[in-house]
Amino acid sequence: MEQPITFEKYVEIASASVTESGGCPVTALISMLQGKWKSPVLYAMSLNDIVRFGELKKEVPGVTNTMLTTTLRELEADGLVHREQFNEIPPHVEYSLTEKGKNLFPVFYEMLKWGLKYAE
Amino acid sequence: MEQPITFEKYVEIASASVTESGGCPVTALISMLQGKWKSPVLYAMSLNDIVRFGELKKEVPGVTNTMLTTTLRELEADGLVHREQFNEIPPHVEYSLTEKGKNLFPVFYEMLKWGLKYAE
DNA sequence: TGGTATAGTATGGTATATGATACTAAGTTA
DNA sequence: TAACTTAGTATCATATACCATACTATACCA
Repeated sequence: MEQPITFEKYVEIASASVTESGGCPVTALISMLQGKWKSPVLYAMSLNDIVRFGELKKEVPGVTNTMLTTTLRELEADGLVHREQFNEIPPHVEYSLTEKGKNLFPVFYEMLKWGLKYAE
Repeated sequence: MEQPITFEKYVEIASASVTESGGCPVTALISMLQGKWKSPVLYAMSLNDIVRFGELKKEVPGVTNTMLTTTLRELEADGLVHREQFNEIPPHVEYSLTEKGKNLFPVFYEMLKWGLKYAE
């Protein structure tokens, strides 16, 4: 049975991981989520296994071509998203979450629980 | 006994919470963590119960007066940090994490686990 | 001939984030 | 008298993030 971790224990583990690896893994993840459209795009992608550019543009309200492209490129560079290009006419592209990306969902789930608890 | 939540179940709960409240709680939390110094400052604050401005400036390498002030003000506005001012000479200020702020640690712990798993 | 479809890129602008440096008050200590 | 202390603020400069709009290629379909 899994015991809930204490605050003190977390700080202990976190401190150790920082001093060992040099960079903080938590900060690294948070920096992957920086940007206005990261969260909406990841959310839209979690709703479908495979998504195409045009579909994402519809499902993420307000995003421009430029920002959607930038966001997807960054997510791809961080290994959270996979991009597959089909050179037909008209050409199209299929986006999907990688395992690394899908495994963020326990993080998001903790965020969701926290958010529901402290929503005003 | 707590069962680990599945990806599909998470998406179901997340979708429901978005449509009910209008805004996504996960996005709201992520936006509280936007900014270069949020994570380092929160980390430094988690190491001590009470921290003073000058102490934070030492423990967060590279931060300027301006950015530290801005970051602390935003964290305070989001209810994650408490600020208490003492009007002595010289005046000083004590910063601490609120309950809301301390309860982020399960989120950070999930981030830490993910980060350690996918660190390159 | 002209419209449709796809996944963007190019360009130029505004807005926000971040940074560097100097400066403040007012009592205490050297 | 001058330096020290604290927690910032003020000012200006730079850098990054974000936005709006127009444009591309190429085959297919009407």
